[in-house]
Amino acid sequence: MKYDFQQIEKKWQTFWASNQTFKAHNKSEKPKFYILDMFPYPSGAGLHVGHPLGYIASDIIARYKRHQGFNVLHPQGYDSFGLPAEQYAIQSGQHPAKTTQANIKRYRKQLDRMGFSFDWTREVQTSDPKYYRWTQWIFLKLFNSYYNTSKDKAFPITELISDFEREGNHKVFAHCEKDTQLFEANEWNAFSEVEKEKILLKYRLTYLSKTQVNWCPALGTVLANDEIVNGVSERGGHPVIRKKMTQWSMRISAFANRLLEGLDQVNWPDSLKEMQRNWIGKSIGASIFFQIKDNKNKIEIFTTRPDTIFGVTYLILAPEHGLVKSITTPEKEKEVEDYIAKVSTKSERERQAEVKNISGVFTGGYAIHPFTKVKIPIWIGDYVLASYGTGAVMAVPSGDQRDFDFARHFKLQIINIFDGIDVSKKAYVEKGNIKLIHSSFLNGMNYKEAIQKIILELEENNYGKGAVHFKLRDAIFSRQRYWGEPIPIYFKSEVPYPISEKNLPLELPDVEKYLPTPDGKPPLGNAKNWAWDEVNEKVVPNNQINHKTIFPIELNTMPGWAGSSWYFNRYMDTSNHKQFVGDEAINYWKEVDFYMGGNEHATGHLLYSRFWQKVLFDLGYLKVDEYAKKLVNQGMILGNSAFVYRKKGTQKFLSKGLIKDYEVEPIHVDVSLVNSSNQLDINKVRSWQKDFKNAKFILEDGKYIVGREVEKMSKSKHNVVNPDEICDTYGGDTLRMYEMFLGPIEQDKPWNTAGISGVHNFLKKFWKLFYQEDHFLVNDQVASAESLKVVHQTIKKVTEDIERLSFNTCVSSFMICINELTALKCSNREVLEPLLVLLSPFAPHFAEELWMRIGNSNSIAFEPFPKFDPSKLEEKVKEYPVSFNGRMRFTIKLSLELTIEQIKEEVMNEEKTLSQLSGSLPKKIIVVPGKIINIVT
RNA sequence: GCUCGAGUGGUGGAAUUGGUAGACACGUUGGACUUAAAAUCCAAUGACCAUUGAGGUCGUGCGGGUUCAAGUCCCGCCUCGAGUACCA
Repeated sequence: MKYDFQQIEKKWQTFWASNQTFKAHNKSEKPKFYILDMFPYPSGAGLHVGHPLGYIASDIIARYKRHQGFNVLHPQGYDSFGLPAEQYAIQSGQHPAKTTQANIKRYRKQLDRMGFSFDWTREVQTSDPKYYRWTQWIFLKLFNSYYNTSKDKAFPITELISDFEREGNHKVFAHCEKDTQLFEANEWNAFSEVEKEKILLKYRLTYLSKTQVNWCPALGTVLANDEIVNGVSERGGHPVIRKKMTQWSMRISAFANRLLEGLDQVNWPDSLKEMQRNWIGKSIGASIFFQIKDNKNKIEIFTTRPDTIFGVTYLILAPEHGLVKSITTPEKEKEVEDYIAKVSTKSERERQAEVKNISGVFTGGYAIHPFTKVKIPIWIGDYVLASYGTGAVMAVPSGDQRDFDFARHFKLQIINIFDGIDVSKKAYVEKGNIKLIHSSFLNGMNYKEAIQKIILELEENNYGKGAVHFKLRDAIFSRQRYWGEPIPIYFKSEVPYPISEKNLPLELPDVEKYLPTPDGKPPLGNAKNWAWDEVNEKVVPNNQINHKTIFPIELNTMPGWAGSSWYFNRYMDTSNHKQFVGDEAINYWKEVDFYMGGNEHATGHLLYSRFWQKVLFDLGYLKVDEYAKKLVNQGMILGNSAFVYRKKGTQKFLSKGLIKDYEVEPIHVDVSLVNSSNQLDINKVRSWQKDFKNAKFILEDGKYIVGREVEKMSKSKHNVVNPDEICDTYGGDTLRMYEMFLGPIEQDKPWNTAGISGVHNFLKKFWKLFYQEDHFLVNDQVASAESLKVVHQTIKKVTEDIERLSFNTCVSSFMICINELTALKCSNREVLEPLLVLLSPFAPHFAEELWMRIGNSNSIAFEPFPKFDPSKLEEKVKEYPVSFNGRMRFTIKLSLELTIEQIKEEVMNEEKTLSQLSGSLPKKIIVVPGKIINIVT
């Protein structure tokens, strides 16, 4: 009987599917365990071996927890809205829904081959109207909420409206835009509906506003900050420019502090928490008001170093600052306008490239220093960002390097305020224990003392106050794309109104063209049926739009992160058509116990989803405000790219050893054309791509050796390895175990098939304990103490290692175990049965098959996990190494049952030997029970 | 620049709380079986010195330190990776 993995794996995959073995129930006597993977985006390229890494690890945990008696929820689905499907639609005209379904089908087929224990009855697809109905519903909840800053909680906007009606907005504690006007209750009540709605938009948690956005002309859409890397778009690497546009945003900034503090409650990797902390970017300092000379306005600045206020020699505003116009003197007007025009056309990338170029312009205006009353010039400079703090800075050239450089460049005054520090060459930016000088009442104080004192003085004199600022900015929520969730909003008098909950989902309309319209409207501008009939509450053709009852619907769609910001809650109750998640389900499952996924989502999905969770928690729909108790980042599996080297300007390709004397360009070749010793199969290359058909290959030692480089796995780099190939040759169980064996789960590692035979051999060896040829070996005889020891050692090690997520050492332990049992020729049921259960999370098909063959009729999946029995393990006598004077070593045999005193005595009995070895007697003996004994003379 | 990681044989990696560094696997070499190959099994495999039998020295990026004992802890560097960047 051979180990026929093909037949075995197919058989059990069918069995699990038809029996719904892994269906999770929302009611159970067992304790619950919710283990979640980050669901994939179903791309046209299919899965590569990197995708399943995290899924395998989480599946091992899921299966392990089932063995331990937990009611396990382990769902899977698809994040199926997104740009590639839309771009494919633009090229081919095929509806994205169609290509997406084809991709999903393929993904499912690939996933099934690896024996995952997903509960597929709970599958979600974010592009399914049954799902995005609730994404839209959550959007409306955000639209209809505001952030109450005194209670630090989101509330329905109706409460804010009643506050306004009662007392205006003077006393209201609500997170809103900076330049919101003040009004009394009677004024509010007198406002028109349009005026009211415009004011409310400044408070809603999702709002429409005209803001500076990151516009990517190549993609034809705006992007959020986390979608831009090094000034270019994350997808495609296209340039991004700043542009003022009317856009939907999410008021995540209101939650900055809670998002920061929540990190202390969750068991997430420190590096990931640190990334989120940096992204949120809390700074503690003060805001200070500077009176403008000959102007009734004040400039508010934010600084983390209010202690340096006596070093201020000028103020500097962002070019976009609201007061620029009123400060600029007539003589300077032209210069300032030119400067602003120049700055605003720069792309993000150009701006970054010009960091070292100091630029700015004097407005001609002055401000008054609050303490010295000296007049200080007001400048404009693009090193001040409008989007951070107040968009205005007090410049302290002696204490800040950028201010110093700027002052030097424009020959502005520099006041040294640090005792004994030379600031003629560079600013003093450290926060050392240096005393302040030229600083009036702060003279003689150090940094800490001065900050306390100055904030007191600022508040006492009403010049300013202690303040906290965050880097985290509101997230742009609209995208000018087709393949996303429609935003359930229509426009009446240019004011947005929600389409009520009961009319959801607002289904994505069909369009003929997926590109933006010629007049620059998003693709939904091509839809013919995209108007809202307010009376009949339904979508009607655009040509019926009138000014009374039928209005245009929002043309933008939601960004990719909308659907993924709450899917973990939907899995709890996918069949619920009345709520996004039912009370019973949420009370039972509450939160994710274990979340496995890549850390590339640190400042995107993992931040947005925490934000939505907090909103829905505040509004009373959820039980916890952090949805993932524990999170683990699996590392990325990288590709091992192969290169051939073309001699410049020729069709000659040089083997790697020959390239150093020539000018060559490396060209990717497919990794499947290369063997394990980096030798290229030249015949295959010739038929692989026509560029190589007539190429000349210059060999070394009769071979063509390729160059190798580790890179991200991608189709364009020809370094993708398809898991199907591995499943064909070795089987899904081998793939699972090999991916775990590659190294620590959290580490990045290049894919290398070289070691896979070791793992496959392990399964074959294991099989041989059951079958020798066709002879069934398993017997009911009593197992030897030795073999029981091996088993219990393995049980102990594997259990501990699963708990600490060290799956690679689990696989090693299995290998040691089977090697030893093979040597012992042990085929006792007593030994093999617990081992199968132990192995079942790792190689589930294999374990199920042999479980059945030794006479069990039930699935192994719910068998209790074997318990470690220490009595099977203990040896009576163990050898201990003894080091002597830190140099010589010998071993002594000691019984484990001895006390420390008895061990010491035993060692002293060795005195004779010791003195023979060293010529002196030991003075001190260090004994660590169960470990090592050390003697010092 | 700032923040966070990581550096161990030819390779991937073990060493969980400071306690015999290199488990396990790949690769390599030799052997058994075979007409041969594959498959399978056995043995050797950190470096250097020595070898009849042993044995010895060095060794976890570099330089110091703490300790009877350091891959592990402390101080100072070097290199690589990730994130972030006019954030006031």
